[in-house]
Amino acid sequence: MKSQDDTASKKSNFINDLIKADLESGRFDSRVQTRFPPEPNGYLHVGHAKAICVNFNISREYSGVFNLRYDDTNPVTENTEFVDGIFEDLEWLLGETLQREPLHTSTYFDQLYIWAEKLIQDGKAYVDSQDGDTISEQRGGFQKPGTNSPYRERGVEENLNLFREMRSGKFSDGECVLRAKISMDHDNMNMRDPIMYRIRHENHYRTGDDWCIYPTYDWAHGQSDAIEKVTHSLCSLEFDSHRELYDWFLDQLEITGADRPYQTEFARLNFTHTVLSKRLLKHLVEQKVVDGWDDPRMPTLRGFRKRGYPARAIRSFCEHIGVARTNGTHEIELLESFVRNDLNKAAERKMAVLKPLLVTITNWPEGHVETRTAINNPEDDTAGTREVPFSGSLFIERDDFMENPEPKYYRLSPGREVRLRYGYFITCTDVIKDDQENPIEILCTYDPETSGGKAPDGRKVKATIHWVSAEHAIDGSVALYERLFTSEHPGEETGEALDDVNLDSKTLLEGVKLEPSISDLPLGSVVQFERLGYFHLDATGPTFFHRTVGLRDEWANIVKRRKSS
RNA sequence: UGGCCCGUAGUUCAACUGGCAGAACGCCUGGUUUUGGUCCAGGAGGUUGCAGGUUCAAGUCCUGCCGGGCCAGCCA
Repeated sequence: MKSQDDTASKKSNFINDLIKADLESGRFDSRVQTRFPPEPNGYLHVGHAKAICVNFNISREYSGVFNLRYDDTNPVTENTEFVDGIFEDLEWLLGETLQREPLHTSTYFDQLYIWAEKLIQDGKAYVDSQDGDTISEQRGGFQKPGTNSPYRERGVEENLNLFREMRSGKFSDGECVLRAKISMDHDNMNMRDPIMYRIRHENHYRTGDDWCIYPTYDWAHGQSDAIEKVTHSLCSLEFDSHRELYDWFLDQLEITGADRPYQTEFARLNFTHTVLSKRLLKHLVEQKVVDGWDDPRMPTLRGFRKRGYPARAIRSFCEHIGVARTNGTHEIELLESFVRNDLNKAAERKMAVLKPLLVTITNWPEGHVETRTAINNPEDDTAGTREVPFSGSLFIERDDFMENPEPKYYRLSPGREVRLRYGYFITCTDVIKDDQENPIEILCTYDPETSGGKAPDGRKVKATIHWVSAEHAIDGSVALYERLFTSEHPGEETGEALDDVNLDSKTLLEGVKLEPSISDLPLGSVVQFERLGYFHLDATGPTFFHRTVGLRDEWANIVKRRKSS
């Protein structure tokens, strides 16, 4: 999997091609500046991660500038909780502190207002005193041209006065708007006299009650880019049809040459078994399908963090997938493979038994305890070793014993010998069962010659299983997670994604048996429980782990294949 | 229905701008292994959406069709 790391950085893509061309032509005097412009009305998710990485990496690669800009033009939905959350998640993702202070579209409200007056003065904008429904009707349809507003031909002075009255608070919400005067029969609906300002008597989290009119996205965005000297304004594909308007505004303001940014769209990120729309994510939180925005099943950045995904793995993933204009859906397994790949090298190994089954070694000296040396990380020589207590009473994984073994199952079963990792070879001699015929205790003998797991006679054993000494084990809890949505493309059947919610996506395991060294683990650690997967120690409860992702599992594949054939 | 965008392995992307269609993930086989993990070697998988055209040569250029996406918020 080596190329998962190496190929990543310098992939060619159409945006890099554009930038190289701009550098060659000197279009921006050799400057490259990008930005990430989230609206602070929700938390960041993986889709945003791609946009962040694309913009950030470009600035890196061309020694340019990258800014975080809150696109805070709508006081109704935005608040500081999201502002702070976005900042925190962004720095976590990037793995570094932002070099520049975050910017805000609201900082430019004054300049935007001055420019709006200029447009009015130039006869390029007018105040429309109709209500929303009327304006909407007049916009026409896809093959039906719009009709002009009766207020479209108001004079400059009247427009100016009206606009100033709008600003001063004379009108109530919705009474009138400022519109760009372009064309009501344009093929591009966004060009049919788009709205520039609407009235909102609303407190803005930054500007307070300074304003009661707020600029729309279209009016604010390109101009904010220009004010900040952004060169490459990258956004997602659905803004394609807004580009014409973006350019139109810059034209009217005569922003040209090296000062004029241009918009380029690329495909946003989608995943199988996942929804990324703010509406749906919010629904999951509000209906308590999940335990908040940071639930480890959520595709939010804080959800991923809580689950134990390393930010570095998400970054590698984003670099790997590149940018294109093709809309598509990534397999969630690809992201998971990046997480495993990262954690395989970074995570220390521990032994933990999730579903304990008692093993008694009948020929073990009564009361005897040994200390075994275990390797912390076979992928990292510097990680060292640790001591693990071994005794005649152990827990093994319930799944590691099968009374009547299926073909190709080569873990423990009656009469069979396996290796206890770092311990001894043991052979199952007897099974003790409850009324329901469930094994509750396994009796084994051990071979004292196989200390450390090596047989001096060279005999081989098919399986090595993990274990925890019963009297030394510490108890903990583990949360196992499945996909939040059962279908690959949520809603593909019914059209409603929520119909495919997996209501059984979380399994809480109590009384999990952990090797003693886990009590020294700092909160926030992500470790590999050998043969099980990666787990994140979190403050959700005392000694509480979230399963980040399982290991690849050949046996599970065999079982699955057997079932489907 | 009008306009715009997009169709290359199962999936996501490459293919130096017209020159033998490649990679990653997934899948399969084998090797190594004290994790059924990792690692290593190999394999299957393609009529480049379809049909024409230009050319010695087309994934790449042209035309038409088909399929998917986006656009009719005082959201972004």
